[in-house]
Amino acid sequence: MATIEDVARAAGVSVSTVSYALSGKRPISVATRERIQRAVRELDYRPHAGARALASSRTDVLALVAPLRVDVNVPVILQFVAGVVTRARTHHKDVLLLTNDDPSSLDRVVAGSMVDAVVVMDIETDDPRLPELRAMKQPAVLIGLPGDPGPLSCVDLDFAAVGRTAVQHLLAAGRRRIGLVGPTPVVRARHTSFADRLLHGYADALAEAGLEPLETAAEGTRRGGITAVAELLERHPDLDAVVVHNEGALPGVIEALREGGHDDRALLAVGPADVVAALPVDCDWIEIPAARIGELAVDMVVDRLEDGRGPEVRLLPPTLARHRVTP
Amino acid sequence: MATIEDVARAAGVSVSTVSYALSGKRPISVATRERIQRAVRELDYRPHAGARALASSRTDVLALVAPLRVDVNVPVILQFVAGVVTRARTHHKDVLLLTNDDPSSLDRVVAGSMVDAVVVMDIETDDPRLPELRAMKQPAVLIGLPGDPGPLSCVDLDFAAVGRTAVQHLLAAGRRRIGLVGPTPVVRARHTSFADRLLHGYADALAEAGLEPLETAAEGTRRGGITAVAELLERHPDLDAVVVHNEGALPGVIEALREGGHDDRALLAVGPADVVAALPVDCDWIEIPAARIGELAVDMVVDRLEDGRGPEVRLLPPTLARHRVTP
DNA sequence: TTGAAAGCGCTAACAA
DNA sequence: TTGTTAGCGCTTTCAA
Repeated sequence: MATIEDVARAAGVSVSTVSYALSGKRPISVATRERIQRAVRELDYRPHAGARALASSRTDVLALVAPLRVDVNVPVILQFVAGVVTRARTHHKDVLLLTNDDPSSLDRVVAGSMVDAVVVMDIETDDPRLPELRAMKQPAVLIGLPGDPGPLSCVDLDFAAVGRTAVQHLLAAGRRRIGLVGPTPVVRARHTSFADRLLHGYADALAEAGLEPLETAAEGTRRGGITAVAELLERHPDLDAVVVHNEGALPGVIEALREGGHDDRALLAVGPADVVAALPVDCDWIEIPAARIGELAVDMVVDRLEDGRGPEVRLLPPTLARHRVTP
Repeated sequence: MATIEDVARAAGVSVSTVSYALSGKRPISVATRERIQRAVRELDYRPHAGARALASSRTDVLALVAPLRVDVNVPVILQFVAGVVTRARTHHKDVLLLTNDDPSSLDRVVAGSMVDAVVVMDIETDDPRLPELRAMKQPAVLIGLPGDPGPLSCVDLDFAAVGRTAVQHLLAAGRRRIGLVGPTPVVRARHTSFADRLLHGYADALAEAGLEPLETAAEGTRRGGITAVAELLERHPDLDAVVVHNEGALPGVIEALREGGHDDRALLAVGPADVVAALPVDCDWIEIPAARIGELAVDMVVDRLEDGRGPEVRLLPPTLARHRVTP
């Protein structure tokens, strides 16, 4: 492998000139820059990442702490990850993938200066990793919103607003007995941030209207959806609408509603675009822009890195639309 | 951050002694080892990854080149990835995630010595990345089997054997007109290695029995499955069995078969355990052990790294089982 | 069993 | 506009 010294020699300049020409951190005459670029090309020179990291204490690598669990909806995870990775590339950063099942990894990676910054997915309301994240020298962005973010940046869809918007929309449409089919029981039990927040928004909006919440969890399968609706109907036979925040359960919910004779205004789905687009019925819909949130997370963390900006919390406002089946 | 020098000072030894104590590459007296370990603990010392990489030309990082496409079945991808990441951790390696849509990444990462080895997913029969992979100094393992592996290690389920096994099983059960519902048209058109191989095995086995292949692609949706079966039936009204190698289309295929009055021996599903386990009917089943293949890939590449072993090709034999619905 | 010291390849302060 | 050079924090050879 060619080193910076090889390039310097070939171009007839000093190593520092090569370094500066490559980083653009000081002006270089056109002539020498071109000689250097030629040498780089001819020798197929690539800077040694370790050497650069050692000298500059920057690695141009982000850590992505992601759960590869099956209890959260898998395609959604992958959309977040895809958003993070593609956006990282536009900022000339690579992504080191850490899965949650090994808590010591983050420590090692962060303390060993392997990464410049950290993006953390699957945040719980009272997340056990928060102390560690706060103590790091590298900036972190959470995808989600813990109870107390402190000096950590956060970005997510405003799930409380999602819950409120959904209820208000259905109330305006004349529905009164509005159920909620939430994520799987495991996710609920973990107090995954988004589940908690949506539930609160939903319950608050109902309370304001003097109505009681009708909530249930569902496994992320067709059968889970059917069961959940059956359960809701049993407890509340006058159910006249349902908000579904569970991608996998949607098909089952739809079947159950149809069999129960409910119309296509009784369902309000919360989910990513592709999932909802595939639904076989018209319905109201609030998008979870997963890839976009992943991209934003990277933008935010890179901003902090480059502009030394402080932490911020960004909650994307939900938008409600109507999904129509394309025949 | 504490450095190795801080540790050496605190323990009253030289830096080399600390280094050797930590790597275990030369004998250290019990007494000094303990002093060093105490110092490490008290200072919370972590070696600087860049410095280590520079001095030793090892990074303990693997590159995982993975497509984050939606046209391949997403949960399956994530199972591969999970297998790779968890197994990497047991070998004390981290994983740098590269997505396919940026072909220059691999170059940069490999030439910049950011990784010790590379695992590549989503291999096509005549994959355009092969020349580059062959030219790297780092060992590579392909998950899949290109037409000409050369000096590259490969690991995958033996999809040709899957096709053959499926056909032979159905023939033995008295079926004669055996259809194949393959992956999405995009995947087929790319000549993704596994799709090609399964198709060949299937067609060969039929040819040996003097029968013709009845093949079609399907979108990975319920609707895709319904359409695919309809199409097969239209072209071959005497269809009496179908091999499905398309997770997303399975529910639709099942519906279509049931409506067509076919029994539960008419379907042979090829897919990962969790997908098949969720199917609402009994059927024959060949597993795609995605996580296991990911783990094997890492084992193989680590073997080459540590034992200097040469490349090898491992094709896992398929096993056929019966999936039964648990009521 | 331990230590001294020469790099590894780069960045950036300092000097010209 | 360019060059010299001192590190960055490790590993590993050579020497004791």
